[in-house]
Amino acid sequence: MSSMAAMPNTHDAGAEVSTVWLRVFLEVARHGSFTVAARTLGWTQSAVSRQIASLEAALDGGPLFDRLPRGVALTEAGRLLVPHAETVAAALHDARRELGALREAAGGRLRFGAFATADAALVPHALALFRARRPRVRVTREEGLTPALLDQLTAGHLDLAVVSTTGRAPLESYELHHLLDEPLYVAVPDGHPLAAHEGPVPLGHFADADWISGSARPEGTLLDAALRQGFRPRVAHVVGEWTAKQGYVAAGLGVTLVPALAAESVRPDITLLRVRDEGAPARAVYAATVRGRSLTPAASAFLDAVREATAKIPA
Amino acid sequence: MSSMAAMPNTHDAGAEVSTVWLRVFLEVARHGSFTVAARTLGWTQSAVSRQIASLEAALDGGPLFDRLPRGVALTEAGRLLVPHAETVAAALHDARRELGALREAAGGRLRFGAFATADAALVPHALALFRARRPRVRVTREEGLTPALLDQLTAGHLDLAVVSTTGRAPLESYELHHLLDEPLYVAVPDGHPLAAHEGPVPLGHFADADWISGSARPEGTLLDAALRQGFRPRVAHVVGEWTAKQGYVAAGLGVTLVPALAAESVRPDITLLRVRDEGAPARAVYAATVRGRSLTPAASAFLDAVREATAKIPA
DNA sequence: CTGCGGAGATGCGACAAGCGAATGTCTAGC
DNA sequence: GCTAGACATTCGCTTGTCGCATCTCCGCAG
Repeated sequence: MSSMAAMPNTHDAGAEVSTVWLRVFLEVARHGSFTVAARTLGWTQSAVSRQIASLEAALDGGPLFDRLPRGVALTEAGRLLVPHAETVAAALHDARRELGALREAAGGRLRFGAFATADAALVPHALALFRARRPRVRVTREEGLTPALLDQLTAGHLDLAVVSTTGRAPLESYELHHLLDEPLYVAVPDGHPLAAHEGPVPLGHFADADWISGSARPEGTLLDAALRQGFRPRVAHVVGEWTAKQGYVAAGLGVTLVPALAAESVRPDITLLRVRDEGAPARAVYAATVRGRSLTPAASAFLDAVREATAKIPA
Repeated sequence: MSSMAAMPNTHDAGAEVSTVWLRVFLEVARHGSFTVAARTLGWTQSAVSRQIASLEAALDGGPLFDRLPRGVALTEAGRLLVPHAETVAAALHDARRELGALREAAGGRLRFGAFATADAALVPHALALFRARRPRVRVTREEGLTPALLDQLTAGHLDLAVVSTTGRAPLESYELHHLLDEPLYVAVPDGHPLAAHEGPVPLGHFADADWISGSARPEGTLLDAALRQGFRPRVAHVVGEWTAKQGYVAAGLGVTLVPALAAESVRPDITLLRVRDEGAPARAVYAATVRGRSLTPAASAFLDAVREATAKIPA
């Protein structure tokens, strides 16, 4: 019993107002009766009585209703409160509605991107899983190289991107969910001198080969691995399309690098030689999202699907 | 264990939203931190954390904030909610402000009316009591006959009216707080034949007298009492002002009725003769308010003052 | 004038919400 | 790796609010 008297909250003018009280207030004002309002709201009359009493005490503006023998009637203060209570109710209703619409739009939508070879097996499997679980989600897919996909992520045009890294430091502003480290293969035509090579072959063996690549410069592509092995590959033909690349290789015009994800889908007259990992790992594949930005439910579900699909793919 | 399973409120999308949660939400949004917002609001961090969690659960629109290592940041849903939360806060603030203003205006104001002779002693006494207790209340006074005062009450221009009834049935729509039943006196000049009459004199003794009255017709005035005694008084002079009336009487031009409330303030050369109550009571004085309309605090205090003043007046 | 019925107020017991304090988890920075 | 900062979680307790039953007040009908 010390001096901490804490001032009992008798007649506290700053008391908080419950939205429940306001809803009840409006209902009572509409019907002019506590009892009817109580029935409408599914409560008892005593509850409504105390709700209004609480509201009157909290607002400290005197009675809001005159208690009459046949019901109640708004006082001047009550009439003054009505429009504000309606404003509050409308604001809450609008907020709920708009949040629902947002949830519908964001939760019912998945925008993801992936680099080309991920589309060979990983993405289709993941997408099949995802569609089975979230059939109503509208999915949009974008194809592109890793840097472009990350830009799209930052710009908010994508929810998630399946990206690869050739060993460079991943950017700090992304959340990278590691999926797998994929080994590389060199695709050579049947009959190539090294076609019968046993076990992983060092990439340096192809330092003098003609290369088929999607880009004239190796930087930023799979051929970056060649640079790390100490030689600059000679790009004999720039071919973007994977099927076309295979054609060039099969015709003996050169060799090309094939990531593991695409290894399953090579034509039979081509031999894949596993590249020996020397030093840096071949290539890591991630599902990237923006760090600190919450995932939509759809993106979260797709991330799960991608992980499960990854587990099904032979590493 | 019947079918009334009542669906436990897990994940109830229709849950109510507390205004406290919204206030906390805005504070967190402003500062970008639960901890800072908690300090600002005088709560603990854990409280704020649960407030936001409750709000997110109630709105069911996903997280409102992304939890980052250095604080929090609004999500899309959170950004969407901000203006609505501000609308609610503003509406509540406005309501409080306007109610305060109303309270200030209504609580600091007293509008009352009284009939003329009540101003002789009753109203001044009551007003003195009231002003001593509520010195800051602005008082406006209106003078008028009972019917006019009642009309002003109904129209909302008066908070309270001191009215009299000559025996007619009081209207149902007013709350009549009985103050006193006042006897009537007949004012006669010194030397009048009946001036020395012992005890109450029947009004019929003045059936042939010349009357001084405020109105040519007796209906609705004090002279209504004469009608109830079975004679129609001859109004010789129509004089409204009380002082002037006394002059007329002193000059021997006629007699006039004086209600008890004005009995104290007659000039010395006039004699008052108590009228004998025969049948209906002379006149009742009430403080009238509108039935079913709540009294302002000032009106309530003034009503008390009038009652106390009544007790001090000799009946 | 005396019950009767309808309307709001209130006491009571029970349950749920919400608080503070202490503790756990995660991340960044040294 | 350790410390510091920030949010989440658990625990015990206070406070608020419900339903139920009851009370009071008022108008109405017999």
